[in-house]
Amino acid sequence: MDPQLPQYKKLYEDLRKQIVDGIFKEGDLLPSENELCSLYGVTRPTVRQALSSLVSDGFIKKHQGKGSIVHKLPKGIGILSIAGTTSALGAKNIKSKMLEKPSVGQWPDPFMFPLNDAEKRAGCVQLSRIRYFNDRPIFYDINYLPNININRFTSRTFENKSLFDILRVNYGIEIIGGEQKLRAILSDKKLSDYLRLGEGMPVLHLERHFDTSRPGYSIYSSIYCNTMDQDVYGIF
Amino acid sequence: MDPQLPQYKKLYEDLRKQIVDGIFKEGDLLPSENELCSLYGVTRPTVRQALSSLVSDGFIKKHQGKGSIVHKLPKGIGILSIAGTTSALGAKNIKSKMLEKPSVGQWPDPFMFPLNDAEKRAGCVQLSRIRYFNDRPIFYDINYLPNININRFTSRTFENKSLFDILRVNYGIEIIGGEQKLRAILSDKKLSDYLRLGEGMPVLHLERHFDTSRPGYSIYSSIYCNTMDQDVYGIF
DNA sequence: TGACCCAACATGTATTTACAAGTTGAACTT
DNA sequence: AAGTTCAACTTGTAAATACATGTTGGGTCA
Repeated sequence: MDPQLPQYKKLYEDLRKQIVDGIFKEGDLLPSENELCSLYGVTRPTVRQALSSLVSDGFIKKHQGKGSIVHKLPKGIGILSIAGTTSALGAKNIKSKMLEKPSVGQWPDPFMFPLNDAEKRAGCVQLSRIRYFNDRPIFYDINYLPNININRFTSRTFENKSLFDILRVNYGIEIIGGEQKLRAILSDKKLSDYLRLGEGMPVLHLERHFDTSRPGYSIYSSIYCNTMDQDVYGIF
Repeated sequence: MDPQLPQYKKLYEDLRKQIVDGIFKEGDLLPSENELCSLYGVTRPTVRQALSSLVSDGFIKKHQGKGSIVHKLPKGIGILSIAGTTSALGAKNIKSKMLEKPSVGQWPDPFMFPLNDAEKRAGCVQLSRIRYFNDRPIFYDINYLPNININRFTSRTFENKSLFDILRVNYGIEIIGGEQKLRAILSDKKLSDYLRLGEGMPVLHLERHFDTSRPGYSIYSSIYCNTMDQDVYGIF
């Protein structure tokens, strides 16, 4: 990929891939930190930086005196962490359908998070879609992007593509963190229609605020999740 | 407290306290890493280790070239992170009531997480309680502790005390991480009674598995949360 | 006055070195 | 043979250093 990627990130991606691909299985011991140093030609702090990311993403656990043990891959939907929804279940089981053509408009008022003046002035692009796992609708989400330097965005197509991937590839915008609010709600008519649920069924509602690598540029999502068949999973 | 606490943890606790106490306010710039080095007589890697914990706990954000900016204190209930529920709202607004005397018994079957043989053999101590914020019931939780080397546990009293604090002070057990599953459910008769909700209202259900500093010793919680008035908050 | 440049300072990445502390298993002692 | 000790290996903590990269504001030059 990018040859300018920091070494610890390359090591992180490499080890993560080997875990996801099953080369390292649940319960396996990773090579020791010193072995990884030799294998990848880096020093121990660099290795530890990569391993600590794997820990916080839930891929391994470290035990002093023993080593780094591969954690079981999460069974549920890992939406609570930054990695997004595709990491756990595998992108191949996911399909998404846009509900309407993305369009520029005003922010809803009131909005779920406070907006600064620049964001308010610019207005926002709004994208709503339904995401399916194994052909069952699990997510209905509405995404709000400030209309700042994202020309030709509305004309792009998002079917079965990751919004974050498009932002990263086409605009160099990376998600670096965020905050979220959770609550349980009852499905109304629209929700029960979109998620193929009865009315008055329990739905998990997430409101998320993403920070990006572009200073001052934030992305917002309101996500409704059917948790009847599939839990939402996270580590801490 | 403990004079053997690692330096980076002392610095973390010190800065965290200053943020919670309002000495550093939202939007303030923390002293730069080099200034903190001088102030606390440690080196930059140590300072950075402390700051990175503050970042992952959502207290600050770092900006290359600018500094570390104090984040707003979360408004909702910060149960998604390890810090627990008391950090955001302040312990003074929280009361808890035990529902029955803790007692030793068998694990429920099926159980929300897989148990190993030692845990199954030992049986478990079960504690259920309701937690109130501003005299309104928000949480109903059931906690399961393996009955291994926790003598005289059932006779202690937990009213208005943190379970984790008791474990730490009396048994030297610290929570070091864990995993959780989330879903939205409808309140049944018991839940609506405990949480003062109507039946068929939406409730957030968390199932949590805590790892502790005692090897092989895990704690489990099933938490039902009324999110009608108060969101659950998290960062990522 | 306005645009540009750049020095000063912030955090990010990386190396090297050292010692502390937990775990394991083999060798030794009884 | 069983229990103990200890050496070797693991991760944890910490220091000192160097350079890269992003931000800011003041000074310079047109």
